[in-house]
Amino acid sequence: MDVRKVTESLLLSGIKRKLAQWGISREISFSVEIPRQEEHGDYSTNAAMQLARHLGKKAREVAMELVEAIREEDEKGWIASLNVAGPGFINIVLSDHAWREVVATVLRKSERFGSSETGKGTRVLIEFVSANPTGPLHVGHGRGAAVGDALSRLLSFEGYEVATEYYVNDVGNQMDKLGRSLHVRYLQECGIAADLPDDGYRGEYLAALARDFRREEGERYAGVPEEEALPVFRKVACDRILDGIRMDLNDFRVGFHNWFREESLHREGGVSEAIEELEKRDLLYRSEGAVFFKSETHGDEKDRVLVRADGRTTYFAADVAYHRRKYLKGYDRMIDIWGADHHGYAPRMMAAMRGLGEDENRLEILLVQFVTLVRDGKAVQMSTRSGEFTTLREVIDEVGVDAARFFYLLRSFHSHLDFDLTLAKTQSSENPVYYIQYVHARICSIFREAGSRGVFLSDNPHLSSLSLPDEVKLMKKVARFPDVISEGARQREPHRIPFYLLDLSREFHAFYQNHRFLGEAPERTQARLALAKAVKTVVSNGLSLIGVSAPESM
RNA sequence: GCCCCCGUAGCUCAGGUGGAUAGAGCAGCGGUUUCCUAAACCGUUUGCCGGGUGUUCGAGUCACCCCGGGGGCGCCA
Repeated sequence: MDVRKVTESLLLSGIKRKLAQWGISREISFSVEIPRQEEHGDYSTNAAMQLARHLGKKAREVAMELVEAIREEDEKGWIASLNVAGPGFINIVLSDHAWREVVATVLRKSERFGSSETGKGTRVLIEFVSANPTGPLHVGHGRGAAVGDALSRLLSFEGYEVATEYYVNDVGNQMDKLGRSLHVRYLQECGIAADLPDDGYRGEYLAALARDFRREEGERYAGVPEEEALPVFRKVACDRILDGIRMDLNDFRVGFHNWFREESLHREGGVSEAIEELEKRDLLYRSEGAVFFKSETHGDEKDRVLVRADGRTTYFAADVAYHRRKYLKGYDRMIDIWGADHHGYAPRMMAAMRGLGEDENRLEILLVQFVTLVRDGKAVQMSTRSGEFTTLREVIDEVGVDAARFFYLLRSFHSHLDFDLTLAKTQSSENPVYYIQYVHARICSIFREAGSRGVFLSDNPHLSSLSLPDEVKLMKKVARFPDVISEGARQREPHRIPFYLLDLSREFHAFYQNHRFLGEAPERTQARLALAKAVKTVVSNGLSLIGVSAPESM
């Protein structure tokens, strides 16, 4: 039972009947929304205003007539009052028992409450993080991980068949540089003078990796010529760094169905197939020894190289092949989550997909904006030159996984994020994540206390005593959860969840302050416990969608 | 120069497919505990929604222009 849907269908059937009377066959679009002002009712529709222009009547008159028709549809007394306001809005107030049914629904659906199954039958592939295995994940990757993982959970919850994938760029220039850098570090460990190339990876993590490698393998690679040793160092560096990334993500509660290796794409001929396919469609040409893709004709600002003059393919060529493969796998939707610095890349990818004859609208590229760490009100400086970024690992160690995930999702990913380490670390109510978790812990505590008093919530509690304004307010807040979920999923905006949870938590804490759950008359106690259970369920469901734990005590 | 994101209270940010009198947290000030967890609650101050033009019954929301901040414009990834 979804309050909004029931209300909408009631309005719709009333309006349809009226339209039939007026002999209007065309569809009209109207909105049903929750007004900002409480006095404007629980829901409000602009249907009369939308209709007025077609009828040549005054909106308020149309509204009056619609109200009559809707009243006649409402046989069960779902609606408490309907009235016309302002320029022609129809304001709807639902009766209390409508809200009580929400509580009953939450108890019945439990961990499934909130899902509208809007994604049923849709297969979606979400690719995120996909950081190059040249160093540990930093705070920016953390945001992509938090957003991608939450979106995956959200879409799964909404009934989508979700697969998640991490694309590993384990081929190319940067892998050579990485191998060379590790080799130099290794030689240094062996006491042999060697200098990192100017464009080498300078991070401490590689020196540490070299130490490990020397401990395990001794100095048997010290005398091997560089070109011979390189493949070994390249592989060791890549594999170990990737293991580290996997562990970081695992500890961050982020897992992938598939780790897709770029290398496999080359090995299995995917890259040359993609190039041939474009060739067949006459979308390639040669210039100065290189092979160009005519992306400009497909909306890109200029043509792009697929094969360099020296015969090696570009990263772009592999990425085209990779995305072509996604289409071949038959996903209905493909979502890429990229850092904002890659935005210029989106048009050429779209161009390539269109060039291959695919529907580029099935590919969505979400650009996640940058993260600035803030400590004690000041930005934490990060040095690109030394290769020393603040890592995701450091952030997790400092503030914990729950706070880290929560803070990453506390902003729309379209916006730049100031990540306040000081606040995230604070173990008090000032910290929004604990504020929400405390609701869960508090309710668990109520049930523990109830149990010790021999009071238990019955399977089918009477809810009719839930009628105080504060009770109704809380029920209304609970009722919004399915809306937040379906809109969040539709718009790909997981940040709506933490915002909603904060809202619900405020409502609950205020209620807790002013009312008691235990020690009331038996029927009232049962009803209050049912309400508490409903809030607990929604908090728990919401937190699980963003990968944050719901503690039983704090 | 071109492209993407952002510009809303002192600070950090929310503001469903355009709706009626624009919100929260933090910061500031002042209160609340014989109680199911005070990791809580209540009160109080705050706005040219960057600026302009347009679209319309109605614009923080849509279109265009300008200003400001961040990012991107490689045969790097």
